[in-house]
Amino acid sequence: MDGLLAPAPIDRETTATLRPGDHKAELRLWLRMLTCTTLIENGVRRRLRDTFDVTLPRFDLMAQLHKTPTGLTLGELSQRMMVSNGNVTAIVEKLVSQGLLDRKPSLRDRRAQVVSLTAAGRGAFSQMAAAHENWIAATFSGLSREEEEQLMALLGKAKMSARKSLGEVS
Amino acid sequence: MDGLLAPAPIDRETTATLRPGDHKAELRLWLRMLTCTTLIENGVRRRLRDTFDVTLPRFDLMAQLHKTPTGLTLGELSQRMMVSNGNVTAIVEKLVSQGLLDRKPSLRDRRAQVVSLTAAGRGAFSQMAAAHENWIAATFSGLSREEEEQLMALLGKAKMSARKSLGEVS
DNA sequence: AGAAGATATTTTAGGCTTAAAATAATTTCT
DNA sequence: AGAAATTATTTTAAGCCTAAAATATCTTCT
Repeated sequence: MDGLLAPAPIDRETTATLRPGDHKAELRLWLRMLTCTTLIENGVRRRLRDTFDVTLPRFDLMAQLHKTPTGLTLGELSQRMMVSNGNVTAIVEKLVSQGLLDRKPSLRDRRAQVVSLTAAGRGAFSQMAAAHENWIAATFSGLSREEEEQLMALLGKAKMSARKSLGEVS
Repeated sequence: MDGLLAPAPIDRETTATLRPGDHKAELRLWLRMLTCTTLIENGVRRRLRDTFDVTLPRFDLMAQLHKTPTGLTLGELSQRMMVSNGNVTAIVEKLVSQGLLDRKPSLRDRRAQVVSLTAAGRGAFSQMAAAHENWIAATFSGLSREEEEQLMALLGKAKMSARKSLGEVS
């Protein structure tokens, strides 16, 4: 009886998109997430530099190749690293010149190049990855296993929510 | 009786720092946090550019000044933005030349300069901040109020943990 | 086959970022 | 006061990053 006359239910998404207003809580959440990430990222960056004289982007790129030993094209790399194509070109160039990466034309597509770690690259990455893993473990040592799992799940939700919200725009 | 002979209890922190080993869970957590942040950050960057033709660093700097209307020195700005001093110099330079910022020597310290928003800067920032707040609200619309609070709390813990872990090194 | 559209990469111009060195002013110590 | 150490900022060199345009190749459609 009152179901017919009541205003349509408004979910959080509709509220957020259509009702500009007070969203300070979300703003604070975003700023905290950004601060937290930047803090950790700057720490990793500094330690990679001090310990291995390598930059974070180069380490990240090598990590992607380590996850896929059969190699990746530049386009796949730029997608997985969430950076532009031209950016990847330059970083690969640098790592190839250092003998850490192997770059060869794709067999199936003459436009594409496949990049993979050289033996030297695998060796260097192994060292860095082990140290990196321990730094990260120390970074999160203030959280219990259960809290880590909760954080993981909530970030997963946030990621999906953000993807949905962005997809509707781009 | 067995308290005396049992090995000393080892907490998570000690484990992480002293017992290099398997910390894949923490690594996955960090990668997810980084992905999530980068995803949102790239979205904000693109929309600031498309809608207001402004970069994220400039928006961030103006946001800091908006929070402190009495003005900030370049050093305070660099600390709050977690970027280097030289970086702030260049961004301030740009915003001053656009008439959005006012820069004047500090009265108490002739080495320092105090920066604040001009009337034009305040006007421009208000517009951007309102849109930004709504984008962020939409970004997190997939989370309930309770989930947002949990995420906020867990990120707070992670931040403290990371700060502690980093402080011990630097 | 040939044209039109899509895709992979590179190039270019501009901006952000850092670390380290240099400069100028302040504070501290004697 | 004067020297030494510290602090605020700028400069410099190198690297990361993007968007947009250019090039080369592939795919699709007729």
